Formats: sequence, structure tokens, C-alpha cells
Amino acid sequence: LPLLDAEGLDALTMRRVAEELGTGPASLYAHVAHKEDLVAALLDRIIGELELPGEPDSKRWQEQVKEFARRSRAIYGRHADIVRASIGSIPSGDNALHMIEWLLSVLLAGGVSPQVAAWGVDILGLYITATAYEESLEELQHAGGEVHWSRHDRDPTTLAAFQEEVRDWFETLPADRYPTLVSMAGPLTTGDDDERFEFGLEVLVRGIASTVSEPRRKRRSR
Amino acid sequence: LPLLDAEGLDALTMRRVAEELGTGPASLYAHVAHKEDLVAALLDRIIGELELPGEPDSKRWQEQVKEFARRSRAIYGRHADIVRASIGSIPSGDNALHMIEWLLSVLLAGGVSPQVAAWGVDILGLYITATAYEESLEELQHAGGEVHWSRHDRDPTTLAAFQEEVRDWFETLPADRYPTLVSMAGPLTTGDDDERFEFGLEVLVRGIASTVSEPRRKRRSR
DNA sequence: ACCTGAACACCGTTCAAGT
DNA sequence: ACCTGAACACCGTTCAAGT
Repeated sequence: LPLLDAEGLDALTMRRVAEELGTGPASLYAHVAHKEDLVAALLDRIIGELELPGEPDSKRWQEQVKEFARRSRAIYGRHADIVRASIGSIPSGDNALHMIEWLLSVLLAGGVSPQVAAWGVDILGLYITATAYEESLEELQHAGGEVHWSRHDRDPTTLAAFQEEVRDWFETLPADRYPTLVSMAGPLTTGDDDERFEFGLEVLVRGIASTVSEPRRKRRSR
Repeated sequence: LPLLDAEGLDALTMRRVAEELGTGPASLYAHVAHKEDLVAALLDRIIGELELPGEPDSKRWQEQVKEFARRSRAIYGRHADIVRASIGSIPSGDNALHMIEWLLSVLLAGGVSPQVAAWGVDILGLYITATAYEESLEELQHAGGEVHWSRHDRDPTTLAAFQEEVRDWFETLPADRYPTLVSMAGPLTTGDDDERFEFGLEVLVRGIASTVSEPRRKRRSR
């Protein structure tokens, strides 16, 4: 885990792990069948860090789903690009199952149909992991041949400078071929990762909520 | 390209490509700076296969966005797991820029705000590539040490058998720990890739459309 | 400008042999 | 049951040397 956090998934080779443990690479195969096994175990360990945001509450289901997504993203963000290992696999560890169990029951509590809840879990998971993976790539720092992860040196100054650079690039594209791209250089480079993540979350939750038929409003609430 | 299509991105090593071209791996570095360059060129070549679904039409923008997504998915599906190379990078090839230009103008034609259009392109791209990547992993076939890609041998019988297997697995989970998972075994294993893709697309387009304030309906149309 | 052979510094995994 | 050294069959990239 320390090796992963410091240098990322690519540095997590059987040889480096073995070295860290003071042994040779072949010895690891007494404990795991493949490298994949080792990474899957590490991933479930990390998913276990997630604290689910309370009991399903039908009145707050949309906020609960969002809070779940935010926490998931934060945890992946803390562990380099481990999330890459979770893309395209239904995680089946104990911690992952608890997570899915919780998310399903929140959606059901919200009045979402079983089919939409099932597929909704899929698409929310896809969104969270794909976003976290993209963001993990931004954190990658090459320094003297070594690769380092760092979530917090993206200070506002650096981000602003980077966005300005990209905006300039958009603005200098040939306006006859890409008129919209050129004119949208501003919006295209607006917003940090947090804002973008919230936007996508809002789109997804609204889309899922739109499948729920509004219950008749009570004459007097309370 | 034939090597990619037949054996996938992992088989696309500098050595194999060189062999295919009747030369040695070092010779490739006279034409590309890194392997990444080669893969990026291949990716833009493939994005070029996409036929954009006509001029932006404000009355059909939602259907146009969906059709664009379907075609993108289909093209990635035809080329093994090349889409993996596009995750987490803003593709900047000529063909990719045209694609973004078109999608932005469709969203704007639909009355979506510039900011939502910009972020909407992001999230739609994320959805398409992440889905296509997940699906590409399903197509992977190991045969005698060799890896093969095949989109069409997922016949309905095989799919049904696979879904039944997963459903049985869900149903045999401990019901006291995972009550919802067990009771939802049915919905969780319902639907093929096409249905799931359409569902996610519907959710996203509804979510984006929900940001557009409905224009006053004309008293008499036509 | 383009190509080459040979090498460097790595990989995941296997396997016979040990304790 | 667990561990080991050595090897196998690979990687991407570099570099001096060639045309």
C-alpha cells in the first residue's frame, strides 16, 4: 500500500513488492495466484475505507447518493491510480458487496424501480471510477525518472495557468474549421475537478430521479 | 491496425509492430517519438471512421446526441480495446476535434448553455469511452496462449448462460448480510450491453435536457 | 533522413529444489 | 505449507554505427 500510494500502480510490480518485503518475486506466488489477485485484494482493502453515509432515507436519497459518490472519489484520490484496477470489473470483495448493497437500498428507498436501481448502480460506479481514474492521471508527477503521486500540489495558481494555456490553444485553432470550439474556449476551460464532478453527479442523479413518478404531495406536511 | 484488431492493445508492442513491418523495433523510433505517439495516431485514425449524424437540428438534438454515442460505441467495439488509450486524455487529433466541434454545436442548437455544453461533452465522452472499454474487456478471448478479439461470438445462448450463472451467485450470497443484493439478483442480471448502454444514454440526455428551460409552446404549431 | 544490431534495465511467471 | 535462485520469454527505449 505505501508503495502504491507513493509511486502508483505501474510501480507496483511483483519485484518491487517482493523487495519491499525483503524477499524475491517468486515467493509472492505462495500467497497469490497472479498479480491480479494481489491488486484485487489491495483494491477491496481500499474500498473498505469508505464510510457509507448513514441509513437509507427516502427523503434524502439524492443527497445520499451524491455524498456516497463524493466519498468514493475522495478515497480513490488518496490512493494513486488504484482505481484503474477497478474499471471494467465488478468488484466482488466483501467491502465492495457491502457498498453495492447500501447503494441499491438507497435507490430503492427513493422509489426508483428495481431495474433502474440495478442499472443505476452500474452507471454511478462507471462515473465514479472513470472520473477518479482520469483525475489520477493528472496527479502523476515525473521527477528524475521516478514517478510520484501528489494530490495537493495542484495549487490554484498552477491550475489557473494550465487552464489559460489550454484556452489559448483553443483560441488559436483555425476558426473556419472549428468555429464552435474557438468561441467556446472559455467555458471549455472553466471549472476545476470538483465542479466538474458535481456537474456530472447532478446530471446523473437528475436523470435517475426523472424515472421516479412524483408521489402525490400531502395536503399538510408534518 | 490488423494486429490491434486481431489481438488487442496489449499485443501491440513495438516489437510485434516492427515484425509485422519486416524490421526491428528500433527502426520505429525514426517515425514516432514514443509508443504513445503511435497509439495516438492509430486512435485518431479510428475516430476518423465516425460519420457524424447530420447537421445540428434544434428539434432533434437529443436523438442526434444519442445517435452520435451509438455510432462511437460501435466503432470502438470494432477495434478491440483501442478505446483504453483514449481514457483520460483529451484526444487532440484532427478527427477528434471535428467530433467535439460537432457535438458542441448540437448541444448549443438544443438550447443548452455554453457551460453545460462544455461539461456535457466531457461527461458524454467519459460515458462512451468507459462503457466501450468495459465492453471491450468482455470480448477478450484467450485461446492457446494467444489472445483474440471477437465481437460476435457473444451469442444469446452464451449470454443467457452467463447471466444465469451470475444470478445464481447473487442468490447464494448470505441473505442476512446482503438482503437487497439477493432479492435483486433478477434485475441485476437483466439486460444485454445494448440495453444497458441505452439506459445510461437516456439518463445522461435527460439530465442534460433538464438544465434547458422549456421554451414557451407556440399557441398553434404549424 | 532513415535504418540497424546489440544492449540496457526492466517485466510476470514457472519450476526444480530446498526447509 | 512456504520459500528460494535461476531461468524463460518477453517489454520500451537508447545508442553507436551504418546507408
